[in-house]
Amino acid sequence: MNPLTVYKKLRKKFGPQHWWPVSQVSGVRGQMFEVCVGAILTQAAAWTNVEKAIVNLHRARLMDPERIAKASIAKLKSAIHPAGYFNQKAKKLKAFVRFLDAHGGFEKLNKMKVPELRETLLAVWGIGPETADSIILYAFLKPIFVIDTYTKRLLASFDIRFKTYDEHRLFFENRLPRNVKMWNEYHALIVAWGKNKKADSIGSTQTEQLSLRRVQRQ
DNA sequence: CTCCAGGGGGCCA
DNA sequence: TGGCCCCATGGA
Repeated sequence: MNPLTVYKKLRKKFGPQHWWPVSQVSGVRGQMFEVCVGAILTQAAAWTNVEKAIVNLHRARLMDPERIAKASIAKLKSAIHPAGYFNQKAKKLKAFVRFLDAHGGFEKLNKMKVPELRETLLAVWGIGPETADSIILYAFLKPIFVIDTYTKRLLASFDIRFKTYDEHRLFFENRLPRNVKMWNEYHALIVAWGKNKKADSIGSTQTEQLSLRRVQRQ
């Protein structure tokens, strides 16, 4: 299994994915923040629901670290309600803006190298490996390969299985050119592949193999 | 009706 | 560490 070859085939089949969609409202820092908010809200949630929550946050003037820090937990919950798990996610957003303030904001965090930034993010309550890596890749535009359940299924379709998140991540990072734009697009394409495969109607590893070969042929 | 999304924390052996 | 359970909405 050559990750670069699979990438090219996925790109040919599914085309540009346009991740990460952000509202063009408030400059680079605002966009970075919105990506972080989206990364937290999309945990085990459909992106269509996350979009509604993001619209609500803008309308409530809450798409801003200081506004979220000052907002009541009730107001925050009602804004993000459509994204689900709103009790947990309201706390997570509060924890994240507290973290941002404690670390001097995006400018200061941006000076960190990827390993330090990753450790720092993982220390925040509510941020696990995938959310941390999504923030590093899509908000900070630094090179890290995001792993999700679809990525594991993709590897599994080649009978490649690892125990830990980082083993999956390093499998790709060690076999691909260190290219942020490509890693950005690759993760989005894998999600597109996963959704397409599900639309085909699925389940077993065999079906997943057939589904991927179908992609490779085209 | 069931299933499950662009996960993560807590608990317990 | 590894396995479970919990969190919750909304589209298919």
